[in-house]
Amino acid sequence: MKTSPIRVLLCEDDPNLGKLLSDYLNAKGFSTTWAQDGAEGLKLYHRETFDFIILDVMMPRKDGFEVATEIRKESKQIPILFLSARGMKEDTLEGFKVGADDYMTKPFSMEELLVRIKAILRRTASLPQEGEEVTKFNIGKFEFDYNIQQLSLDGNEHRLTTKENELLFLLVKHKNGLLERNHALSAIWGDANYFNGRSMDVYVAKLRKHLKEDNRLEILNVHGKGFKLIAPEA
Amino acid sequence: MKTSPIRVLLCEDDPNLGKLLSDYLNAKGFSTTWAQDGAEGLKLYHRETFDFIILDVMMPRKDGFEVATEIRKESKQIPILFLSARGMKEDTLEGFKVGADDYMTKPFSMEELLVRIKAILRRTASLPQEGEEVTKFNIGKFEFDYNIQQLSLDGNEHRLTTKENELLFLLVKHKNGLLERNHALSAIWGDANYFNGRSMDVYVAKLRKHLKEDNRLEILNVHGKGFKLIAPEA
DNA sequence: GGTGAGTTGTTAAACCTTTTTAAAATTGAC
DNA sequence: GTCAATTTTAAAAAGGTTTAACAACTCACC
Repeated sequence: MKTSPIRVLLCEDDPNLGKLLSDYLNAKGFSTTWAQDGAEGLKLYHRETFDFIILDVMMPRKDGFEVATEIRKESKQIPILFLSARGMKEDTLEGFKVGADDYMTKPFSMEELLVRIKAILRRTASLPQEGEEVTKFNIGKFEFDYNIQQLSLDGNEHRLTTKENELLFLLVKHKNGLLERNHALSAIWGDANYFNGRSMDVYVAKLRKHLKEDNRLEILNVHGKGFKLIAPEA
Repeated sequence: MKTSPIRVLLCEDDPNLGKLLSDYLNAKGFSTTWAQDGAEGLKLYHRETFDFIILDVMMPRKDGFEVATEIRKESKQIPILFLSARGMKEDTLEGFKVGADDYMTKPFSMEELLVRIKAILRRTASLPQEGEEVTKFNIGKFEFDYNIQQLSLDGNEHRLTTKENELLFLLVKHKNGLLERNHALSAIWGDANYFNGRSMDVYVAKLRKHLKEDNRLEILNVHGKGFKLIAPEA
């Protein structure tokens, strides 16, 4: 769960709209980086860490679909929202095909953009939710309560540290599926550098120790990609 | 990861559209329950278990926003998508305010509805992600579980590495038929260059070693074309 | 049938990633 | 400020993937 501002990469070649959107998002508490074409956007994506990507479809040098395709080769998890030109509604299906989370057709209101971004971030656990959310999970024989950072086995309660808790939460959210290294690193550590990676590995080891009471549970490594929590379906 | 069909609750008072949508979704592999007004929808929500909610905004007895508000009191997690009448775009913000995941304005194409549902389900991990289908196979005496990267023989479990797993998965998918070199290379390595080809050959050798416990099994080379996993039909 | 270019099989080493343990640094409660 | 808990850094060992080297094979051509 992030407390620091959400880092948005905005790729938009229209200078007016780009300025307008990035100012608006920054005013709403995001930290927006604005790229003026697809190639620049992709370069920024590789150089920095982001939590959300907004892509205009029509852009010089590389269009939004190409950029999304490249990004999706590296991360299936980072949210992508497309903005497309007026009357280009036909491209919607193409947008979702290359892995979009949402697709908006101009003209749109900035308020709508904002609520759509928030709706997606709510799903990816990058935004704190309002109200009491269901944060209890069954993991094999364990019960995991994210809110109170607790892992219980047969009424036997065990406190998790913050990092253990966050990491287990992400693993559980991706149960039996891949949790990408970089996704976890940017969600928990905020930055996917070498040392944070080592740190995360230490926490994976800690969690493995905690979970080994139930031998159906396993945190598998997917070489060069991330981790996979193997757990029987509830 | 679900194996059973996704259970959709569709609340739509227009009988034509309701029938059309529920037939379409069922044809696409969902299990759709259709409620003709908001109150009925809410009743069904409480009586049964669903994986996805589609709500028309304007409905008799209880409108979509009211239904969503009620549902969100109980679950912040179940995905909700709104359908709203033509020209009612202003209500979009209201929809997201009551906790929507998406909001579509009529007229919309059914294909777009489908891809939007899938985009949301991908995020909630209720849909198999690309590359992680739910899959267990019998290969001769072996049981191969792609999800957990495991090859078992008489209860004897053996973990496969990611690359072994991916390659065996492709071979099994083409059991007794040709798996083309270039297809496998681009699917697993992303690029069909010389070195990746050599790498794949190494993994073919590894898999041959793993599988040789059952001498009916064989990975044949088809010169210049690819490989063929020979296995008795289950 | 023989030759040679290209393809495949196999093993081992090199290279890079991950695992684990332990020590150092930092944080937070009192 | 002190102490205990947590997190990060470090480093060695283990594991996974690719590269390299060479042997064996296949196929087209003679």
